[in-house]
Amino acid sequence: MVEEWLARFDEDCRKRKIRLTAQRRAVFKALAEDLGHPRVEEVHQRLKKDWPSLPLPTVYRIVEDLIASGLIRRVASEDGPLRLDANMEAHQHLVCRICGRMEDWRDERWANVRAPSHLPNGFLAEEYDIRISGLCRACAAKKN
Amino acid sequence: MVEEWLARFDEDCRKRKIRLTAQRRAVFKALAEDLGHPRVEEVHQRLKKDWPSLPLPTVYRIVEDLIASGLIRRVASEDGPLRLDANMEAHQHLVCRICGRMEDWRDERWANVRAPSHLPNGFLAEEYDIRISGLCRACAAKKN
DNA sequence: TCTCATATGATAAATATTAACATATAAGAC
DNA sequence: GTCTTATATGTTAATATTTATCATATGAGA
Repeated sequence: MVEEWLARFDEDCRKRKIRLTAQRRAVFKALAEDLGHPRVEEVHQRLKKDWPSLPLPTVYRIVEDLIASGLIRRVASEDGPLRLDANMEAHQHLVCRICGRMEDWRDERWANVRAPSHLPNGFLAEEYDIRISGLCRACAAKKN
Repeated sequence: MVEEWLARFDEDCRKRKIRLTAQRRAVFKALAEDLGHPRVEEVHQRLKKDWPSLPLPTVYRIVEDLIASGLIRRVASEDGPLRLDANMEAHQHLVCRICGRMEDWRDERWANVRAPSHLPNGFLAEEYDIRISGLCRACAAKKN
């Protein structure tokens, strides 16, 4: 699946006139391989192995570029640093309130939920981000 | 309404053996008065007026204490610094993708949405945070 | 291969958050 | 009301996160 995503990445870059550099491809690949919504720092660590010289500020800049181009996105989180997601399809998130683990989940009933057409103050709805917080199996087990 | 919330704050502090200091009360009051999900820095600015000497690190510490005690909460956001909310009742959020403005909204149909009992990997759902992103009226007007 | 607009690497700076510790204060005991 | 003590604050420094600057390097079209 990562291969497929990378192929689409290359194609999107060409189509949108985004210069396709080895660094950008590496950052995207790291995100496609880790769908656990990593922080920039974690992406940088993962890249260290194959690319020891890639500096953190460059990763930040690339991340901003890819977000601006709509190739990856930020994920809303309650704690600290920015979290990233290469999965651009509509999906929901499960967030463990103990360990912070965050996993994707897609359920058709929720994917098709839509807000009423009348929102307060003329707000125009575009996207629906549904976050279900609770306990992952591991943390629930520890608690009992 | 702020008065009512402050009264409940005092009571909660007494009940939970949380030492009721003037600083903590001031921070809570600032949050109760500004339900726009301010950042710590904004809370600090708002307090400057009545309490010019209150240092930012103290505001951070108090915020952490109140979160730990369940008297206020963090709000998930995609961008930058931590955002806070003194509204502990179930509600949804409308987030403008241009100006970042974030407002509360409560709709019974959504408030009562519940996930299916079977979530992946034995995840145990507790809370449902629904974020609707789009355009606020002002930004939608500017765009057209 | 050449050219040039744009991306990177290196460095510094700005912003956000947490830690450490001496002093001050809330809350219960007397 | 005063005393006592555990805990919170203020001060300061440190760390973590993110952004800016600018000389050099490189992708992509000519």
